[in-house]
Amino acid sequence: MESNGLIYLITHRDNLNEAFKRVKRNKGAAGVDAKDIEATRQYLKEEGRTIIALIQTGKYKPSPVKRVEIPKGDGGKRKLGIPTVTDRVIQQAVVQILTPIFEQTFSEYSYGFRPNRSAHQAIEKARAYIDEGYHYVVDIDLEKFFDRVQHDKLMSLVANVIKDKVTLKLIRNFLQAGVMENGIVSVNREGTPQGGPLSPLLSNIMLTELDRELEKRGHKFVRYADDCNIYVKSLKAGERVKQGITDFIEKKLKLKVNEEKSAVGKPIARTFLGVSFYRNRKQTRVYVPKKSKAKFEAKLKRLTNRSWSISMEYRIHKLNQLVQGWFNYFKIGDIKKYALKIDSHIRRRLRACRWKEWKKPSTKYRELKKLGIKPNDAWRCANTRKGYWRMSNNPIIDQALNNQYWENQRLKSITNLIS
DNA sequence: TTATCGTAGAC
RNA sequence: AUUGUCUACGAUAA
Repeated sequence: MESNGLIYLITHRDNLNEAFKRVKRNKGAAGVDAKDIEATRQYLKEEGRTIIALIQTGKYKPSPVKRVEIPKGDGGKRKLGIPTVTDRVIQQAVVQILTPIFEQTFSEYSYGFRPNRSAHQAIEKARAYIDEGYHYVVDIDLEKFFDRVQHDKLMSLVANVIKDKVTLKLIRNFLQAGVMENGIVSVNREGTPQGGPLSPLLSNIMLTELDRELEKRGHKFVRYADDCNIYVKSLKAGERVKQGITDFIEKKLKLKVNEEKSAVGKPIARTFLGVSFYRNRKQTRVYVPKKSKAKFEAKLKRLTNRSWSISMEYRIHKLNQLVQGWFNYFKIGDIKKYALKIDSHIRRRLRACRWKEWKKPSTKYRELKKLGIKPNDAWRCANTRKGYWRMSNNPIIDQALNNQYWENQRLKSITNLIS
């Protein structure tokens, strides 16, 4: 491909449309220009051609990102950098073109932020390593990885693969867009914004360097984003590997290892992607640690809480989804027994709810009719005991509830608009 | 094939 | 109250 072809692929109509659709689907908030997705659609209709021309000549300057802090699970805060909707679309367009190119250069042991790869596969790989006799794990965690990426180092890695100067310039401009905090724009010499569609790809480009080094040294490892686990046969080997890799990361990649979160130990003592491992006589198995279970049970409580002001049917619908989603994620683990326990637990709670709300079929009948269910169906449903708390719903009712839900959402957005 | 919803992991 | 991105999976509707 000739060296200037790439930017035209990126700014191609179809690619940009595809990118816009993706950004819209995520329903994200506005950036510093306060333009939401609808407003941006208008804006792009009018200014699109100019912007494309600016991009193609390497003169496009992205807006700074909006600083938002969200609480993390462990009490800390996560600093997000939210680009303008326009910039998210452009970044998305870049990602769509660059991903297939860089995919070919990535390591087979890297699982985070990549198409057709999931946390499950990473967990399964780790489990296999332990099964093979690597009974110790070196867990390496990078400190504020996204905030510390060195621009020059990163750009040189990108330039190894991408030869198009204009595209390189565009990426660099995104890295240097700056941050808007309390109305003041500050420049950033390092880091890539958490919240930009481009950031995950850049993180993988950066850390592929680490993958290559680990492969070169012949280590058994799995990497998910900045969470890197190396499996070894003894504690002593683990300590040695940890030291060696820490040196490599800090000297060659110019990144910092988080000493507090990194450690060498038995897999059972550590959690990886929300699960832990233990060995029985024959094999290594995956289990769900208490912390994840507690999180799930908290959600369960919230949904079965009597003070929730939503209809019973809808509540069941939600519960069904919760259980299904959760079970699905942890089906790789040894949680069958736990799932069964949960199931009976839910049924018990739902039965308790039922008596409070719909003791009489006639009440339920009225309720169902209000949802727009045909009298015949409503009557049948109101009179079947099972229908009250069954985990999978009657499709007719499901549909009606769905409609009601959307009607509620619509009303809510209107009232938000007025007040 | 395209939308809507949900769960989980990561930053 | 405010709240971004990536990925995988599941359910539903045309």
